[in-house]
Amino acid sequence: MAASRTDSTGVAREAVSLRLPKVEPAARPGLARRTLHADVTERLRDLIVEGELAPGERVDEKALCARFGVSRTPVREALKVLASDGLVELLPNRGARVTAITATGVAALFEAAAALERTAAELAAARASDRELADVARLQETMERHHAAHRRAEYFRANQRIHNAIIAAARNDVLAELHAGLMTRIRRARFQANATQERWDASLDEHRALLAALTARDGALAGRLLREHVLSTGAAVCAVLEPAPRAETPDG
Amino acid sequence: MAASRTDSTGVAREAVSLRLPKVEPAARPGLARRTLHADVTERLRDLIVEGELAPGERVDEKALCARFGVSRTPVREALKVLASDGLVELLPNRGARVTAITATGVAALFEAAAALERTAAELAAARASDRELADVARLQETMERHHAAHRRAEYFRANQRIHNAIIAAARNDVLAELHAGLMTRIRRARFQANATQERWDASLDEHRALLAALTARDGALAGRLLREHVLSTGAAVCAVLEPAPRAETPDG
DNA sequence: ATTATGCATTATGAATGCATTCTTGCAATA
DNA sequence: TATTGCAAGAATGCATTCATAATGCATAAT
Repeated sequence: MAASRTDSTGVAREAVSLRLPKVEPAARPGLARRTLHADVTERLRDLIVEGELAPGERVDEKALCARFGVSRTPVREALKVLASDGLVELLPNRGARVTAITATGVAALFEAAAALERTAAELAAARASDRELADVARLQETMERHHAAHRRAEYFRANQRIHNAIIAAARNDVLAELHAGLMTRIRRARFQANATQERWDASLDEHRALLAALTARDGALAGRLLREHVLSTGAAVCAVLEPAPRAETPDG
Repeated sequence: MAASRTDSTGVAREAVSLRLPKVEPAARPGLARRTLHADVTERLRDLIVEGELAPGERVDEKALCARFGVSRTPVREALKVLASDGLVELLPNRGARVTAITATGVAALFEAAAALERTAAELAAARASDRELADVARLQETMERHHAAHRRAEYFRANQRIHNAIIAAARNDVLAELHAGLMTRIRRARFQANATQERWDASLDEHRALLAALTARDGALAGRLLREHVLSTGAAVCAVLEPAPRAETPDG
C-alpha cells in the first residue's frame, strides 16, 4: 500500500534520530500504540509512587530522557501533568522536584479521601445494584481469607478493590476521578510507611461493619463507618511517618 | 528584543491582527516571574470557563498560537494540564476538544463539591479561629446587602468568598486544591445556566443557617447544611441544563 | 449515481536548536 | 578569612523542524 511510497524514510529515521547517549531502541517491542507523552507520564508516575524517585529529590530531565529513550518534549509534558496531579512541583527556570511527603500532608490526603469515600458509601447504599453489593461481599470474603493466611499483598489488593467497588457503585465519575488521584498520592505515602499489624486487624473489623451497613442500605451509617475507617488508616500511616517528618531539601 | 530576533517566525506572520503577544518584557518590577506555559494555561482555562471556547468545540492549536502569540510548545503543554484538570479531552492524533457539559456531569460535580464542603464545614467548625468565623459573619452581611440591592455579581462574589473562607478554615491543602479544581469546572457550567431568582433567595437562607451552625461550632450540623446547600445549588443549575442535555460527538 | 481508492493537504507528535537564566567555581578586594 | 563580582558551564524555556497519522478531495470503477 502506501508503505512503499517512500521507503527511504525508515532508513533515514534510524540514522538521523539519535543524538541521545545510550538509549534502548527496542524498549517497546510490539504493541501499545499510545502516545509517547502518555507512556512517559505513566512510567514517571510509577517511578515516583514506588519511591524510586525519592520525595524531595530533584528531577533531572536529561536523565529521564536517557532512561526512557525519548527526547525532552514528552518528558516535559509529563512533568506538567504530574505537577498538576500534585506529584512533582515545578520551580520556574529551576526544573522540577518530587513533592515532599510530610505527616500533615498525608493527613490532609486521608481527610480528603475520607470525605470522598463517605459520600461514595452513602451514594452506593442508595444506588448500588444487588449484584454490586454481592461483589463487595465476595471481595470481603476474599480479603478475610488473605488476612487469615497473612498474605499481605493479596489482602491489600482485595482491600483496594473493595474501596474501588464502592466508589464505582456511587455512580459519580468526578468522585471516582478525584479519588483515583488521591489514591495515587496515598499509595506513595504508604510505600514508605507500612502500617502495623494491629492496624491491619482493626481494619478488617471496620470493613465487616461497613459491609453490613451497605447490605442494609443504611447510607448514613455506611458513610460514617467508611469515613472513620479511612481516617483511622490515615492516622496509622501518619503515625509511622511522624517520627521522621523530614523537612524537604534543607539546602534547596 | 526577541520580537525582532528572527523575522521568519511563522507564528508572527500567521497572526495578522496580533501584536499584544510579546507584551511587557520587564513591565512588572521584580515579583512574579512566570513562565509562558503557565500563562497560556491560565488564559486558556479562562477562555474555556467563560465559554469563549464552547463545550464540545474542537481546540485548534494553531489558532491558539496565533491568539496568544506563542509557539505550539507552550500551548500543547497547557492542553495536557487542562486535560488532566478535566476541562479538555485529548484525542490521540486528533487534537483536543473542550469537554462537553452534560446534566449528569454537572450533577456529579456538585455531588463531589458537596462531599468536600461538608467535610470542610465540619473541620472548620473545629479548627477555625474566632477571627475567621467573624470574617465569615462579615461576608454574610456583605452578601445580604448585595442581595437586598439586587447586585447579582457582587452577591455572587461574596458568596464565593464565604465558601472559600470555610474551605480555608478547614486547614487542609488537599481539600482546598480539589475544591478549587471543582469550582473551576462548576463555574463553567454556571456560566451557561444562570440560576433563577427563587433559588437565589433560598440560597441566602441556607447561608444564614450555615453561619449559625458554624458560630455554634456544631460541625455535624454545619456539614449537613453546607452539603444540602451545595446539592440544592447543583440541582438548580442542572434544572436549567436539563432541557438541553447536549449530546456530545455530533460528528461521531 | 454511488462508493471506493489514491493522492494532496493539513495537523499532530516528537526531536532538535537556540537564547536566556541559573549555578558554580574562582579571583579580587576589604 | 569572608564577601562580592564575574565568567564559564550547565540546565531550562521556547521556537522550530521533521516525521507520521489523519482528513479532504478528486477520480475511477461498478
